[in-house]
Amino acid sequence: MLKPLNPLLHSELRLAIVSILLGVESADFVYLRKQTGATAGNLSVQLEKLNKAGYIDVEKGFNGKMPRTTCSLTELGREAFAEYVEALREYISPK
Amino acid sequence: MLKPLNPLLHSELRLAIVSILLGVESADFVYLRKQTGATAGNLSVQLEKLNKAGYIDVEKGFNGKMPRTTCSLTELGREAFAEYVEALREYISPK
DNA sequence: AAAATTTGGTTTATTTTATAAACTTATTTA
DNA sequence: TAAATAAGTTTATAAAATAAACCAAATTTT
Repeated sequence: MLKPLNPLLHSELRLAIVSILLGVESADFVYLRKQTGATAGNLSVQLEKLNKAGYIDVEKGFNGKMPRTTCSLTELGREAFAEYVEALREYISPK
Repeated sequence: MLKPLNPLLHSELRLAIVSILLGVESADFVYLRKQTGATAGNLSVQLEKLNKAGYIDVEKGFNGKMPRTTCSLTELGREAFAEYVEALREYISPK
């Protein structure tokens, strides 16, 4: 039987976020917004979900007086992603 | 930039259905239900969506006097799946 | 042979999710 | 100094997934 797909990762935007974070030390809100093309609202919501799940760290600081949100993948997030990909392969690899 | 993921295929159950159909000539409702573990209602709804999109053919006939729904992947469905997988690889392949 | 249960579904309702729209606070720019 | 832009958050809406309820026919149980 096919393995279930972690619903937190099986979402286009959240998957994109994690995928991007996988390749960098950290990325800020603006960068993620540009790379994903998401609206600010949607990005904000999805970052919060990933953060609540412990998949990413979110640091809210300031660049002068402008807010600056920096995100990075946690070890848990990295593991969850690896498992998700493994499960997904069962769906997409030719049998 | 990451390619968008076909929302019709980016759904756990619909992806499972297509994945299963990819490996067989055809499969009936009962078989799909067992393989996916989905409820009948959910399966019914998702099959209809895939059918409306032209991704699968659905034949409703009888096995003796019991209803029998047989599904098979169309060429369009096969192509859509291939494109979906290609897009997905950008998200899950290490850069 | 009724009554109850199972089979193979569909339809409708509910919950969850994703997305968009509106808003806030601060910063430039004209 | 008014208008536009930046960086977000919060709230509202639309869309999706899922579950619950239902139906008709067949099978099994009593």
